[in-house]
Amino acid sequence: MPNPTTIATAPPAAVEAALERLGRNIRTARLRRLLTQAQLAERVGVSRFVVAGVEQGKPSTGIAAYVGALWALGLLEDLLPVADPSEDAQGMALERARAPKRARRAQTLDDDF
Amino acid sequence: MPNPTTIATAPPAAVEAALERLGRNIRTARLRRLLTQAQLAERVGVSRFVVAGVEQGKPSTGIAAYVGALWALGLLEDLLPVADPSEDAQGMALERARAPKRARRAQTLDDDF
DNA sequence: ATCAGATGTTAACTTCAAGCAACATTAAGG
DNA sequence: CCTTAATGTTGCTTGAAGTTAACATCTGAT
Repeated sequence: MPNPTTIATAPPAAVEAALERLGRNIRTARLRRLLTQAQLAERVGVSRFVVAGVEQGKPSTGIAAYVGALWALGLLEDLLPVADPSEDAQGMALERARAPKRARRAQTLDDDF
Repeated sequence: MPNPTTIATAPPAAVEAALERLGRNIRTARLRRLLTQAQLAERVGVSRFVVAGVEQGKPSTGIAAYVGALWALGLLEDLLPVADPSEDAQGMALERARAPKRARRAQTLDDDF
């Protein structure tokens, strides 16, 4: 991240908190499964330092490491409801209360319910 | 990522699919809110290319960009249940059926329910 | 059909993340 | 205790992520 003015260096408090929580959750799940950081790292395909970073909620770590960890722990399905369009009450409300406006509705029509 | 043997370059199919889905969901949420990639990028504090990457589910993009996007869209709470220890049935079962073994139970006892 | 704006694409450049290795620290078990 | 293993820490190196900019393409509206 070239420009030091980035979200990864100083995220909003809410984002930071969410990442820390996610990291702790992943750590707990790993410990329950009696895996070491190194073992989990091997399954994920990264070094143990990356797993350590994930468990600390390091913001600049690639999302693949996080999702990979969830996958290796059998928790990938937890990701499905995240930002799920059919659960986005706020977004659906906006959509209803509007005549089709701008912003390229587009190409891959991806309202997959 | 120095060593080209990484999860970010060629993730397992399941991981890749999960990321693509997450990206599409974020895109849908953005469009419903009538935001352009550039506008969302500004809120998140990254360039529009990073947002584009997020919407494509690019594995190597930092997790902060993903979580930052969720935050900017008011969808951060969707992240709370992910890997939540109190929902990890598999992990809890393992925990129950075991005498305390190895793997450093540890320091910050983080069974926060 | 035309126009303006949004998004995709490419390229060059800069900076940091991830790999690796060695050592320190902590904790679990006997 | 004392040993062994897991995790934290540090420094170095290198490759990739992110930035900017210019251009191409597609979209929606007039």
